[in-house]
Amino acid sequence: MSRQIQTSALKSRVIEVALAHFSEVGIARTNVGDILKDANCSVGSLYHHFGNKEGIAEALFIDGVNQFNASLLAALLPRRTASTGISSIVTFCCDWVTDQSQLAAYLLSREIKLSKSAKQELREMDRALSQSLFDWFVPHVESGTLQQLPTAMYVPLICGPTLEYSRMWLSGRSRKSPSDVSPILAQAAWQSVKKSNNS
Amino acid sequence: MSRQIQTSALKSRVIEVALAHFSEVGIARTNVGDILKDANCSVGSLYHHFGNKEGIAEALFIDGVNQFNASLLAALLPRRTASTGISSIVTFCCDWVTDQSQLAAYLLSREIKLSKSAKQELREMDRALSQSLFDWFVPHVESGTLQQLPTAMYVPLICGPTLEYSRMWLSGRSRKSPSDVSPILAQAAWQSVKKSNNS
DNA sequence: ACAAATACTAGAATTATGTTCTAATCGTGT
DNA sequence: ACACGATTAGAACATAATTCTAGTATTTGT
Repeated sequence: MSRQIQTSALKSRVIEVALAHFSEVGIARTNVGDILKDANCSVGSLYHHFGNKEGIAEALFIDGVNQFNASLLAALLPRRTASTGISSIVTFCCDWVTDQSQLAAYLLSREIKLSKSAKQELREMDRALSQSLFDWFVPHVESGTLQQLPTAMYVPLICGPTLEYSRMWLSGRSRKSPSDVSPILAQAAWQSVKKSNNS
Repeated sequence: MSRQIQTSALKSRVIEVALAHFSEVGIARTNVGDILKDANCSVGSLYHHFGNKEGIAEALFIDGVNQFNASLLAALLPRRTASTGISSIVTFCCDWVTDQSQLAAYLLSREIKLSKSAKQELREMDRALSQSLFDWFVPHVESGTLQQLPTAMYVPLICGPTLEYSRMWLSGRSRKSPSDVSPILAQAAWQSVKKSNNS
């Protein structure tokens, strides 16, 4: 087996194992020894690839965000109307959280203080995503279907309720999964960004 | 000085110092030695009062949530109409986050995996708050001013965008403070829960 | 094909730091 | 005044993260 794929297999094994441990007891209480054992990894390898425990947490975080962003765009970009687009964003978020609840809980709980470099990387990913979203939105704003708002407001308005509800569900404070209530959330998102005539 | 107030002074000193350190480098990277030093506290006292490092983090968290909840209710309960009430919730959240940004960042980043007992306590506080909110909402739903929705949906719909925007601002991803954009957020919140006739 | 450089693995040794433990001290109620 | 419980103190300890040195495989350049 080539070194490259052997190595990347090790890295994903570590990340996968780490997610399980982090989810169960939190980052602070999982010890790297357990990760080492469960991922069949030596101390040297782990520190070579990840630097330290936080490095594992960061890699997992960045990985997760990448996955999410890519899938989100794949769900949104094909939509041609404003209302189906908004709806697809909300529905996608709900389904993703419901489906990948462990990873979602990890990402949403941000149990981490990211390093300079990780922040940098995430900033860049965020910028790229924002740009793609922006490009999708512009025509609908120009055609008068969506309200004209400060750029930074669209994501919170559309996704805020969904993410907040997801947090509630993930922490056991509500019964129905996000997928179960996605129609309500999609409708609310639409109401808050569509162009309307009355107050 | 009586023991009681001497002790509670020590506890708040520790909590205050802890917030500063946690905010600067995160919980994982602050060492209790530094807190001890800055709060003029002995190892014995600290472990007597807080149990362990997580105990400090939890006390700070619970303290913050208590403060927030109490002030929120104080802002909401006097309002007599649905629209001013919704608006006061959003505006209050925005102002609180803008004003107490360090504490807000700590609460919103949930850099913690809470212990059983802390979860229990927060659950109870959450239940109490939800009940008060519910009591305020009921008349407005019954009078047909607000939409009839599953109980668990109101908070995410109203506060979700605000909290999400706050996270963005706190992590440096947007310029304008929540207070600066609170009118937009209040308007959107109103749109998403008010009873409307058209689609 | 060989050598040199590089990337990676290994695990023993070290260090850092969170936590425990024993003893002393201080209020408070009797 | 006495005794009891709550609190403080900090030295000693234990755990677990990380470093370090050495060794092994893989790729690259000649």
